[in-house]
Amino acid sequence: MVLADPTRREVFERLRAGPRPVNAIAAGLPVSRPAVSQHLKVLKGAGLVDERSEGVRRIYSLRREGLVELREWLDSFWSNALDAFKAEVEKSHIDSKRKK
Amino acid sequence: MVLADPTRREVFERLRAGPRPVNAIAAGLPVSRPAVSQHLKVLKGAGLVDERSEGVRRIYSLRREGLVELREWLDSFWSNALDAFKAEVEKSHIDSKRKK
DNA sequence: ACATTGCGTAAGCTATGGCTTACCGTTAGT
DNA sequence: ACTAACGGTAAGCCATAGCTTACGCAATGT
Repeated sequence: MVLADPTRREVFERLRAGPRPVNAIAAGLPVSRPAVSQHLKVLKGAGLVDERSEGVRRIYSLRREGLVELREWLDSFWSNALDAFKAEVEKSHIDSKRKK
Repeated sequence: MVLADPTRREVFERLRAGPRPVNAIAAGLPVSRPAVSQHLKVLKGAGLVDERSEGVRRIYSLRREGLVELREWLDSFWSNALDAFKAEVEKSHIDSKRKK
């Protein structure tokens, strides 16, 4: 999972405030600037982030399709889990009725 | 993140089909039975799973509150990300208007 | 009593992931 | 041209995560 690492999540979330150059993203983080670059590379590889050049800086921003895919993944994952649990609940409900 | 590891997710998802002893969960998985025990321990530590004894076997099942918490975490995480992106879209929308 | 089945746990291996430092190319300012 | 800012990438370090094997203990069957 791309968003498993807390630092990477933080990087990701910092982009929510809008497109930003690497410097700005790294500012205040407890890790070095290269570390941030590496996280950005991973995020980009996962399609969650876009990158464009603006003079000497690279501006990173959230990527719409990436978010959509992530959303779908989360949704399907969750609805699966939920369905199963509902079925589970109903079953134990029936069981408890049966016991009476 | 507890659900970062694929094997652990698989273990978790196998419980969607209902409560199961460790043996049944581990059956067919590409890892050893102790490995599964270890994953279950983590899941239990995260409150996602319950465990009860039934004779010599330990029956694991999904834990309602754990699922709720997970759901809330996912929701807040996502709505944050989404809000930010919406703001982003509106902003660039305004920008594009301005350019005309 | 004894063997067997189910499972948790300890110990140890290994791969990997995230970090740092060091370096390089590129853009921009003077 | 010189220098400085920005940031990507390589190399190497280290902690951790996940795995396996080995073992032990409780419950069950014979």
